[in-house]
Amino acid sequence: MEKELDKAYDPKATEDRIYKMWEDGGFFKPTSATKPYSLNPKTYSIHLPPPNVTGSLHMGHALNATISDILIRYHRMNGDETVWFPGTDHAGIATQSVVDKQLKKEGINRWDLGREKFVEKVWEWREKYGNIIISQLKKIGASADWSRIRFTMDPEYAEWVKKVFIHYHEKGWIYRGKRVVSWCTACQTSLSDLEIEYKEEKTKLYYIKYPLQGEIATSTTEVGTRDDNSDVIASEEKQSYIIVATTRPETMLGDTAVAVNPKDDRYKNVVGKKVLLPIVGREIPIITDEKIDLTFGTGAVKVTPAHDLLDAEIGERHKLPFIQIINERGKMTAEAGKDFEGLKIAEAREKVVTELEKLGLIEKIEDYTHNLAICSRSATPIEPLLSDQWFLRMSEHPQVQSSKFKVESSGKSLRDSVLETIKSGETKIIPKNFEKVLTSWMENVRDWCISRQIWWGHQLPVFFCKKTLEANTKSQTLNPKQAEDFIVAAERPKTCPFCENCEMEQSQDVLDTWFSSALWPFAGLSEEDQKKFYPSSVLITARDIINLWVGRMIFSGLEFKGETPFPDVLIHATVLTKDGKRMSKSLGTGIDPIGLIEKYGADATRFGIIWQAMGTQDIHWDEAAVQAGKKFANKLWNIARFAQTRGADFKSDFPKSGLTPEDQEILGKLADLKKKTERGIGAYDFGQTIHKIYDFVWHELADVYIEKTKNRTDENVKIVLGGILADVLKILHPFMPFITEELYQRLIGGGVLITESWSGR
RNA sequence: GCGCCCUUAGCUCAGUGGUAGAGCGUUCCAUUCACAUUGGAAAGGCCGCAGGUUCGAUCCCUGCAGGGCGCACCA
Repeated sequence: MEKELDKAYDPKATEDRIYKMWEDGGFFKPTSATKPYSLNPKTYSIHLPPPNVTGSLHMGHALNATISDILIRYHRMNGDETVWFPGTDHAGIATQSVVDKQLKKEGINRWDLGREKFVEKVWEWREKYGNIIISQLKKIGASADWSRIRFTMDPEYAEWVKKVFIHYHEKGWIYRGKRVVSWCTACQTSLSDLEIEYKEEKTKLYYIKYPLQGEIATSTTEVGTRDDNSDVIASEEKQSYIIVATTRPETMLGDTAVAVNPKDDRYKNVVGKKVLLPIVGREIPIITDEKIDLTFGTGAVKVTPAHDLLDAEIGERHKLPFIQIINERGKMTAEAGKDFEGLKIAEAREKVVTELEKLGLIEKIEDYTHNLAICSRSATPIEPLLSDQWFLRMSEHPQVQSSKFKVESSGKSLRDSVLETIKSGETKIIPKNFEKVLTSWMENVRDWCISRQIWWGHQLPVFFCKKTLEANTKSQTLNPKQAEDFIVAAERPKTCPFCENCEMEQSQDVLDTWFSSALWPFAGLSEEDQKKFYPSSVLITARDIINLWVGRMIFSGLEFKGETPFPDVLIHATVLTKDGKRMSKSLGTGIDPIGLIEKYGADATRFGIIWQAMGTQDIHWDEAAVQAGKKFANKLWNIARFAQTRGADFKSDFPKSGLTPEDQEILGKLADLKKKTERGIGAYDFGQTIHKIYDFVWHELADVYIEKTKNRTDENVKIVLGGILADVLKILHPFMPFITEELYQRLIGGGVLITESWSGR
């Protein structure tokens, strides 16, 4: 402790040693043997947004972790019973595709392996690589309680997932249905709306003539002579046509209607008539639907209920047949016709166009740019597909049946429970303008498709009668009555309640990853922790998962714990490149926080991140801020070195008399800094706060006070200088924990800074 | 189409109803001093544009332009 400080601060010689000291000392746990807490401690807790097991630390994590760690350390020092719950997410599709890729390198695919072996491989992969990000979070100084680490597929966590599924099912909020869902042909699974991204694509818009059938076909004069419809209804010789525009001509093989807007005068005469679907030779009706946009294309739309989400809606409304012409792997089915069966979508498109051209039924082809829906994981175009899926009701008020799982239910729909907790202010989103992101999504929310046809994840706690399944497979179509031959249960039933002599088969589907992530604020926590630390104090996250995750945690918390999971949701900035571009590994625009830590130290990296984190503004990343952090660390170090050589007194109370004007001035400014820091942390204004601390330390303490008092040797200056420095270490500790702890150990000692009282002396 | 955010020094960003601020960069000066990872100083701004409110607007209001983002559409 009396050993003189080196000339410069060396983070490499300090950080790992200090971190180990904290961890070995058990200081990350909510209570510490070295620190008696007050009789009625407040609790303070944060749940780490569980990173994917595929992940490694990026700037977003670094920002999130730094903010969380500041709050955690600040509250811990203030004597609150504080805990930061860490963990990782199994991240269904993301992890599965990583392992898929690895297997591909070995020349095998997951179907070669079979489900059981494949899942084993994923577990192996997770054991090996799944905690990289955890060790990286430690590097940055995250003081999370690693003894409480969870994984979204831990056994206790899985129990919660099952309980929740069963509970919703018993309430009648989970249902199974054959629906058109967004399907990824590469991942071979359904996706939710939120897993879809859009990419601009240049394509063609094909105008196809569908021959009108019946009487109208001959009354060309009436239809054809009107100016306003001459370009949408064509007549040649004795045949009239209705013209539809499409970017996907191959789907015409599955058309079961043509739809126009009921207000569209151009088609008044043909509504209710039929057209003959070219190539296929099927007669399909011309119907009206409000959802059709009069201004797009010709105003007439081909309706393919089995392969388009809007068309499916129209199809259901008008009770049209659903003809599936594309299968799960993106190939044409037998229903598409002999000539097309087995073709890829692109091949089928080409062939359909060629055929139509031969028949003279292509009116024109235009260049067209639109947003193509792609899978956010594989970037494969989304194929809307008819398939059996499980849904969680979001907005309706179904009758509540008795639930074996005893919870006080609000009786509100999941959607309404979120809207109300936001509206009442029980759950605050900070900054407030992000509330609208959540509420406007919720207001229009559709039922959540929670089933995925992948292998890595929580299998649905659903068991089918094997005999029924076999019968269904044979008949190809699902008999709705037979579809009910399943039960929802936590364990496989001993006897099948339907046929009484089969071993029931568990559903092959797994749950959407977010179904389990939604339970993060309580699932997998011990009973005691749930009692003590639910709700947590604040959720800290990025805005891109407000709907994907935050909203779902809120309704899960309200439904299962009867209370919002967190009164505050802090939406932090997104870290962009200096030019405001998205940071991305593939574009080479990413910044590696671990690289920064190695180059400048963890404290400097934290400083640099927080220095730039002002309000809601996205961060245009500037490494200069980290360099400033390194210089600042060194400045602090040298202030300490100066204090040490001048025999500063770090422990005595500030003298009440005999203070010079400059003593009084600096002490006044210190008191002001404490107040502002408390206020700043309370208001989540971290950037502002670190700027103020920086200004005080560098420009008030070093440049002014130390320069002015250099020649003084009285006792007061030793006490004032030492006391100010001791306080600065405390004030700064949540932001720059390593250097402050090191200086505390070297100069003051008698404890650990991490649990020192922040404000008292 | 609907909604949200941004526009201030060369760059990245704070800020306030009444002489405009920081970090980095630039220029000049200093240097056996706790720190060259330093100290002192300087240059550099119609605070996006146009109206309005006001004694007074960079700040409040309206409109416009440019940039970013979210949602919807995308036949």
